[in-house]
Amino acid sequence: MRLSTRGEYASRAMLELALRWADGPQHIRDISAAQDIPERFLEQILLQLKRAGYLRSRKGPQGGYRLSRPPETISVTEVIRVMDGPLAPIDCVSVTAHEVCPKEDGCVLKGLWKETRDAIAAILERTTLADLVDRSRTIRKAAVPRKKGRREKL
Amino acid sequence: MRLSTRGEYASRAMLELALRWADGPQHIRDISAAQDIPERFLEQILLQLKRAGYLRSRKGPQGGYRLSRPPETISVTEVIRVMDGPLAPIDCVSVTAHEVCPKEDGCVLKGLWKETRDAIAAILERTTLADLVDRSRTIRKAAVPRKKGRREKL
DNA sequence: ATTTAGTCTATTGAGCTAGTCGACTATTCG
DNA sequence: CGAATAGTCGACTAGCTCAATAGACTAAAT
Repeated sequence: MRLSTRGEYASRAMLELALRWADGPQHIRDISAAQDIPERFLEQILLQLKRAGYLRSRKGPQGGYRLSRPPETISVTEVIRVMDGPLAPIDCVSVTAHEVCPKEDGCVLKGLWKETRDAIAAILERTTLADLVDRSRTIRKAAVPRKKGRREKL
Repeated sequence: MRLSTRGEYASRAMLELALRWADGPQHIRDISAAQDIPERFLEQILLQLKRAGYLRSRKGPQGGYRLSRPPETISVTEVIRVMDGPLAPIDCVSVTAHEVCPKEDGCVLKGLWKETRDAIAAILERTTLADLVDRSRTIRKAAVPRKKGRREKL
């Protein structure tokens, strides 16, 4: 029941881009350094996210990557689905990769996997990059006076 | 976010053994046929479950495998953990395979993975093989009169 | 004691995943 | 222009897991 490394790296990279959303395009190198991700590997991941429409890029000096939509509109589910495909633990309960179940009696387990899938999806779908940014800011300013009434999630 | 084939086969095999709990040891061949699992592969899986203490085996004619504890006392989590190791999506939030998180700011994601892990664990820990057997019986007798007041889960 | 029917152990190959490399292309700036 | 910068692309490698195979071993029945 594992998230792939690609999925984890992609989430971290997208979070980094969300944190710097206001600062324009970010270089692969900087994202790589900030989130401790192998640079050439990150390259592939960002490219894949770009092809899926979540990132825009610009070449040359002052180039880099940026989110193609505001952080409020991108959920963690979407990111993971791009990298890892369907997030169901098993194909027969996937909403994106259905497959007919040949066994009938084995399918009492199907109900269980479906429950699991729904529980995961519920959490990851309602969490956007903007939520993560909020939480991140809240954590960093932990011991400081207080700020506003953020963090409605968690 | 995927369950391995081993994990799925193991769950199916354990369910099969729970269904036939009252009938004594079951041959690998029969479990394999009933659940449509490659026989030689299943052999390895059952062996692994045996070494972990969930199964007992008996050789020779009238031999086979049986659960070493009653179905009520074995949760699906346990089975999956034997096959796939920790069920956390990522190591830093695993209860069985802790790992210190080198990044501090990346760890806003840690909270999210932890939420996910807990949601999965909550479902799979409270579901025992006996629960699955109950559900399975309920499904098979679907259109038949009625039986008793089972199935408190789901 | 022999046959039968099963478990156990080691090995192998195919396919996938993480990570690397080098050549290419677009953009900026001197 | 042309050199430097930074993203793009395709191919490649190492290591792991899934799945399957083969052969040795062991207990029970007769």
